[in-house]
Amino acid sequence: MDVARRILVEEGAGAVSMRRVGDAVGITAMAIYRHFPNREALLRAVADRCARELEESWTRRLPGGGLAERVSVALDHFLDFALGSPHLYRFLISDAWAGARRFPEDFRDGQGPPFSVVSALVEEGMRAGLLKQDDPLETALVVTSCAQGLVQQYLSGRIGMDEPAFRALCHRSTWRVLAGIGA
Amino acid sequence: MDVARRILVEEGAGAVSMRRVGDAVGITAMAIYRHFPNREALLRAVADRCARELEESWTRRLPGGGLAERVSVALDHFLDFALGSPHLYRFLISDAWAGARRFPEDFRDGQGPPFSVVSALVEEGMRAGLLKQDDPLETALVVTSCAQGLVQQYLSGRIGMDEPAFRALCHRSTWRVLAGIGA
DNA sequence: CCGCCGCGGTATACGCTGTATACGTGAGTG
DNA sequence: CACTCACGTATACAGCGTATACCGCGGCGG
Repeated sequence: MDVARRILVEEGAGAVSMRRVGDAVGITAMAIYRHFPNREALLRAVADRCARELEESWTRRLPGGGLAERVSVALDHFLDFALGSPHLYRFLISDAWAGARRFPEDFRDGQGPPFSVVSALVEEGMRAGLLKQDDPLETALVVTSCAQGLVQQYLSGRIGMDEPAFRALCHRSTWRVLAGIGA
Repeated sequence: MDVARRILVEEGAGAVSMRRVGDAVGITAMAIYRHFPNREALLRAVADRCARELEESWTRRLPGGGLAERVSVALDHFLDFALGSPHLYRFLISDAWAGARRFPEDFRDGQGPPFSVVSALVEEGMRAGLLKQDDPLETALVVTSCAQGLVQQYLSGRIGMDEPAFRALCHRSTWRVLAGIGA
């Protein structure tokens, strides 16, 4: 439901009420139940579509260039999404969502951006000798978790920076993880 | 309000309704408004108290031993809280909460566990030559963000592991950050 | 002592929510 | 023509936060 999607993206899942969606499409709230068994299923359908679109847009144009630059661009893509559509990000990534992909089994075959992108980059880095030989999945998880943790804190208002400064912080932090903070 | 706190810890903030809290303490829902201006203030009061208690319990007994072991114990303390009281964790850490501490200004003076604990450990590690000389605050942020990102994913059901396995994963991941994943 | 006033509590009501139930209505089909 | 089924409406119910009006009691000034 495009209307539900618009409200979710603009105002968050909490703002998606059956009556409001119904009004916006010109039917009563109860008519929605002819198409979705309940509100949660409606939201899940929106989530599924958004996730698919996101997946497509993430895998469509993988950046070229050196490995470091591709990591940077992948991070920017992730930040574009997280900071550009924070409500959708929270709903897709941060909220519990039945049927969401799980680590590690659902990622073993390389599905699920942004994880698959990072995972591929990590494996490439290991082959190229830029990263230590290690479990590629868990190594990729460290990189993505750090970025997700930072975004979570930023979206919760715990990082007192404007967006450009926060983006720079994310790049510095990712770089620290890759380069290692140990002496 | 102890009752509100119990419900929040056991079932999450969404389960804390004015009527339910009132029933539990033997008054009507409206009587609560003699003590708190609205539901949000009630929840915030609960959050404040929990945060203070948590702070106290975190700074009370700092572990001894070598630096690596203290990092490990601090991580375990954090995981004890996050996995033992997931609803409270979400409410305190993950949800937007007006008046929450912000990075970096509210942490410059070392306030706010668990960050202050990690920050102190990081500074100590830099003095001891175990960590690269770097911005201590941002370095500590990398460590905490990674753990927070992992916990967020686990609590959202995105890590298909039982709790012991996940705790081990967190330790491995933290170790990877400290040791560096780069060659 | 009397009256008053404010504090804590109750009762009721309003608008909002998701959704169960009953009904209607038009298109397609035997 | 009648039946069915998909789609929509109308109504109702329980629950939510909370605004408003009322009420009893304890303390305090005149």
